[in-house]
Amino acid sequence: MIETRRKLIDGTIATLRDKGIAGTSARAIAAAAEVNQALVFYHFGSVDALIDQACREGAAERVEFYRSRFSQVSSLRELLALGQELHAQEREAGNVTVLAQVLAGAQQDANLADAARHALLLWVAEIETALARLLVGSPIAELADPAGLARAVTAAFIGIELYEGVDSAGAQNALSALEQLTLLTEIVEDLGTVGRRAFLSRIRRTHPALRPLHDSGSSTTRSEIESD
Amino acid sequence: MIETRRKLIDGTIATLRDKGIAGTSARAIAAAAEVNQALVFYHFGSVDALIDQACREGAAERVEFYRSRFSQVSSLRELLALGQELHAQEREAGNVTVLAQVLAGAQQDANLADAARHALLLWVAEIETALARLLVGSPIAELADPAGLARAVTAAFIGIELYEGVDSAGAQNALSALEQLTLLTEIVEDLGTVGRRAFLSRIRRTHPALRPLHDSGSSTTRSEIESD
DNA sequence: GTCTATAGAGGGATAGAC
DNA sequence: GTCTATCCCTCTATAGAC
Repeated sequence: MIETRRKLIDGTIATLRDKGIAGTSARAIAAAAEVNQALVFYHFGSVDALIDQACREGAAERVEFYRSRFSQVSSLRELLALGQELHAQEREAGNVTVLAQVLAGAQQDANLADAARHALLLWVAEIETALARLLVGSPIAELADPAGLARAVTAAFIGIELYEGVDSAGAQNALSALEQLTLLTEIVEDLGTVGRRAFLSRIRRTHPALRPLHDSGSSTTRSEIESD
Repeated sequence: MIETRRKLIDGTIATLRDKGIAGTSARAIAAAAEVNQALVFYHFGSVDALIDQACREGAAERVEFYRSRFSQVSSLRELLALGQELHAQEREAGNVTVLAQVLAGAQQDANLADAARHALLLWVAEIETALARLLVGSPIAELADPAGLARAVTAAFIGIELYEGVDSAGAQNALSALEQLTLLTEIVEDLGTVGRRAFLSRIRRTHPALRPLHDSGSSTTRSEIESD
């Protein structure tokens, strides 16, 4: 029954959130899902395969949920605000925590690593698309690589999520600092014609190796993600 | 014997690195340390207590090792370069991975959370001290809070470390992006008198709420760390 | 301090009844 | 598809010999 499958996926997410990767056993999942423990193996074959699937489906669902929000963002500040809202909401639901736990388990498990990379790429692709759009025409575009920036932002959010679990005040400080960095980029963008020209010439003079970055080939395409 | 204690701490770090938090059992640790499994409980009482101790001592040792390097850094670019070197070296030794694994386990365990927070604060304090020194006199000091920035950087490094385990090329992109952000701050610092004045007035005009931040009380003191 | 042996709980996975 | 029962393994922790 498709209903049982759904319960097991949801139960896995709840278990990863509440007990961590080390406490996510077939018995614990079955208890959270309120189904028989043997059904884990009937439907998914193994606990690892279930965790893998829960990670993928959980991320896909949440990214889908936020997709239109990402597409409506019209400034870096708004993007950060969306990130903070997402951080707060998903923390309660536990979806980012789940990703962090799977990522921790994935360091020693090639199958989980596939799932974690795939789930992360879903988030990266949204952020990268938004960044690429927002940076068009900005002097920062001379310097910033949307692909790398999107990955750094995603990794930083995972790190802050983990940090929040042990020091929530410190994590708030970290988020404020990211906000300040966003202000820095806004100020650069608002420099006006004279300042902007000085900024650009400064880049060219001090960092001649930097060229417009649209040829790196590292941008994240949809086909790259949908390979399962 | 003090030698056995040492072996167990080292064995715990090696096990966390190679098998993750989910695979770090008394038996696995004892095998890595090449001592009898019962000695885990004789010397530390429980597996959790040993992980706790290994996390604290491992971080303290590595921070101590890098302390003079941090104190010699004289620019944000050098600080980032030190961070990249540290990332590469500690990845092999596994000390950052260990921190990430303990952090994952700490989400559901208050004792481990204490240890993880303590270990993270050791790194945060070094980075914060360096940042506070480097930002003196910089126009960025009007905007940047060294305490929050140090926490963001530390969390980002943990996140990138986990990301590297599932997508090393992507993690390199993320590190490059951080490098680009550093260049952005350098350029702002190099704006010259006219540009700098424009920058400062821009901050005051667009963000009047921002005052010099040295009164926030959130800076990390040594006494705050040495409370065990 | 270190060892062996073991108790007792919980884990993954399967067989077979329904 | 779902359930019970079970096998066999690994786990934490301790008792007791040395």
